[in-house]
Amino acid sequence: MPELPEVEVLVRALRVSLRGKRIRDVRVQRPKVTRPTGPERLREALLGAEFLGVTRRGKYLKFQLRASRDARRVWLIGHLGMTGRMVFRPRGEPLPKHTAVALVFDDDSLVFEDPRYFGRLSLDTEPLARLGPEPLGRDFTPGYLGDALSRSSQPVKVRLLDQSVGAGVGNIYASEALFRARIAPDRPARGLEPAEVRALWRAIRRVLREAVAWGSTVPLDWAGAGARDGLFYYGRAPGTPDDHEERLRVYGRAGQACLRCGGVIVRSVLGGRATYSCPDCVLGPPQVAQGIMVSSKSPP
DNA sequence: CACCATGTTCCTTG
DNA sequence: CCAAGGAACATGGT
Repeated sequence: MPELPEVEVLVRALRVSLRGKRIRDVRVQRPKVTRPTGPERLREALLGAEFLGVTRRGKYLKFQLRASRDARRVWLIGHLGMTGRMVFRPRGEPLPKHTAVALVFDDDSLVFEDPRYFGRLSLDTEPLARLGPEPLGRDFTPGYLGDALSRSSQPVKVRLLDQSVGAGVGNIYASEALFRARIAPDRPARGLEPAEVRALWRAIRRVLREAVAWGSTVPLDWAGAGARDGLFYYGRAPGTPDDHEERLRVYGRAGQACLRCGGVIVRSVLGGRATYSCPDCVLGPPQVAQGIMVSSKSPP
């Protein structure tokens, strides 16, 4: 489920559902996802603790709790990896197949399930320190973005996946933002013109904000047990009651017609990750020919 | 069987 | 020391 918008939507739901709940049991089915804390320390810190709030930082979930013994504040840090989900299940029901950790309350449990077990649930806050600014926050300015892109010859799309540039931008929305900004994903990051940086800045914020807004309109379904939770974008399950139209403009649409110019969306690989773009409606790398700036393509 | 998948970290190479 | 590239992690879907 996991990029900034999906985590944000989840956090908004959990914030309401978890407030005031007290942890009665901690069932760790996959010890590795609690690294580096470990199951014993995690259990010891969480037993009896009460949820105070839930926030997001990049793709990380931050659960604030109050310990039962000394009333000290505890940060529980979650990350969904590639395939993580968090759903409520009635207490006493069998846990889903790929449950990593279950936090058991009086009446139900919060189940962190993750088939690939790339996710994390731990007390380790250290990864948060390496994150760049929130793309939807005040510190993420065009000037900042230009600076963050200016010291690398890597493809701009690869740079966008670096969480120290903008925390929470992932593989899907990196392609989406570049498409919106009409910038070719393989352009060297340091080669963008200031106007392009600004267009990219706007596009990043726009695609993320739109995704959060759309996701938030989808009713969350915590039924579990084969039912879908209604979250989110591509990979809609057949039969899922979702009346929203396809919201991704390029991601996963290789070979299909570009929604903007009718050209063909192409898939490439940058930094080892699938990348989608429309070569026909990209404004195209400025080229210097005999001292005269020319554009390789004209906009449709 | 082959290939692909929303992410992060670690190791190697230059 | 740093930047960049690739493997590893583990499982499921097509």
